[in-house]
Amino acid sequence: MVPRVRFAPSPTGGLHLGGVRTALFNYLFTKKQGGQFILRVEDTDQTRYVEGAEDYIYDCLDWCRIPPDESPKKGGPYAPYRQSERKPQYKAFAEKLIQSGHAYYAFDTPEEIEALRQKLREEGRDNLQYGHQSRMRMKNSLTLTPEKTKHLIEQGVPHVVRLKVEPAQTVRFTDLVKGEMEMTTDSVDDKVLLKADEMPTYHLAVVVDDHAMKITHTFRGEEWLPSTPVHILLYKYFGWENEMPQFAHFPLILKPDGNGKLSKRDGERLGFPVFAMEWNDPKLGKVLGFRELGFLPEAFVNMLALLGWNDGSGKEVFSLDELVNAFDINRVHSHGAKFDYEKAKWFNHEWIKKLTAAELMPSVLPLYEKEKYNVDDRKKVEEIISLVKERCTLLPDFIEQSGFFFTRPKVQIDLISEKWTNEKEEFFNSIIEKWEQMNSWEHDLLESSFKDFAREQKFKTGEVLFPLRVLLVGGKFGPGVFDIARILGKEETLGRIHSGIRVLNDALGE
RNA sequence: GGCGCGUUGGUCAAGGGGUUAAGACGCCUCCCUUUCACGGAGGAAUCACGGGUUCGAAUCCCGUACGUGCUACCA
Repeated sequence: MVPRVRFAPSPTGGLHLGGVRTALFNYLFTKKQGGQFILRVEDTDQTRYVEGAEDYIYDCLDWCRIPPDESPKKGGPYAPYRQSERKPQYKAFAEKLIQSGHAYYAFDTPEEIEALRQKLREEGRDNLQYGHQSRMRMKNSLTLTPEKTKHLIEQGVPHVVRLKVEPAQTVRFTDLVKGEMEMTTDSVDDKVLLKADEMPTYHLAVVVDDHAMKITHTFRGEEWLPSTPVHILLYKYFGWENEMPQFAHFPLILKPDGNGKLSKRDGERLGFPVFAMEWNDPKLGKVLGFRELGFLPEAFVNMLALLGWNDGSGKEVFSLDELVNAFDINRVHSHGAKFDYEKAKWFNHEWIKKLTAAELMPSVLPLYEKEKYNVDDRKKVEEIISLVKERCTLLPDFIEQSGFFFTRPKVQIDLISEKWTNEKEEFFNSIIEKWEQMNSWEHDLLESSFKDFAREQKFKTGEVLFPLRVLLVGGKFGPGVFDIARILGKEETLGRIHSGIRVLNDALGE
């Protein structure tokens, strides 16, 4: 059977780490078996709908290279893919449940429910729920006469539909991640299925949709584990028991500093991104994402996949294809993991090293352009990228590590001024002359001429090589000095040495 | 409070009755490179605790502690 899985976020904001990982695990699972990856937008809470959130989801999946096969935008054979568009059906299904005696109308106002809780608290009950213990004391179609119920509905009195959960039933299922599960219905309340606005709650909607869309595997975060019995009951009451999907609940991604699952606000507090991409939140304001901070999608996806899963071999760097191939849902952990930003950066570093300069070009070029560097000579840009990439962890590091190739840097003369001597100045003046006369300009020649001359002048190589670096680069960093000189070209190299000496003399002259 | 899930180094983790308890990140020392980085060699865990079961337990069972999730007309 070819799997059909769905990623079902609600459009309430930017996608954060946990959401993207759920999407990724779904994708990896289904693609390994040649199945479909479906995006379903769960927009049943009209009060929480956020403009732009749906587009953000598409962009995010695209950036991660895990686009859905079916989605609200793309369509597909099981439309609609937006729950709000299925609204009439939910009501029909809710009514079906009422007819079969598995659900009922409830007219209680929020205030009345609060009063119930208060009463239960006073009675010392530990279960403060609207459920089998308390429903017969409330205002619903179980306690009201059919006539009265009908009347209230016709009058347009606001009401909801609640699932009538029978107590003392054992619900068993196999969770692909957690293993064999067994729970009783004693502690589950009479969940609202249909809200007063006739929109379904999550519980009704997932079941109806997963069934309608022929979803074979329902994967979601661990926070849904306790309500899975409700969903199973629903499948049973609808008579869909034999078409029930398999469940798996993924472990939570936890805050690095200890308590609770990672939330959208933690990024700012702890200094790392939680969103995949920039998100302009109505409440939080503009928040940068992994993408804007200079993460490659390859690294982001790789890092996410290893948060709660590994293939057991110790291998950590995986391409998307490799992940698809290696992924095994049985190896997904059943416990949460604290997010480690340092490790996330390590993955990015690994990917920058792993990709070729040509592959990196599309990511780096825009950064150079933003700095107004002259990037006309693409061959040269590629060379620069390949020369500095191993010292770049995040994409913006390329500016810091290679900016001196494009603009003449301000030389940190204090690095060399202390040991600067007349002999050294003479040495560099002679080097300028020597190199001036060379008719070819390549690495080995530059190196040998420099080192030979240093030896001639009784310098240890380092005594003059280090100053040369600082003169060309501006500071003590960067790739091999002669590679730098080579790429800089004769004119610029000699110019930098020349002006460097002058600056040095000016500084020491006083 | 009730119910569920979990617990191997600071973090991510392998390992599922007999191992010197892998590996990675981060940290520290050294080597290489007369820069930084890369690369290389090292350093740091009695597997939450207490009881069992067993010749033998990180591995199985029970309890405790701790963590975490759910307990909304939010998902």
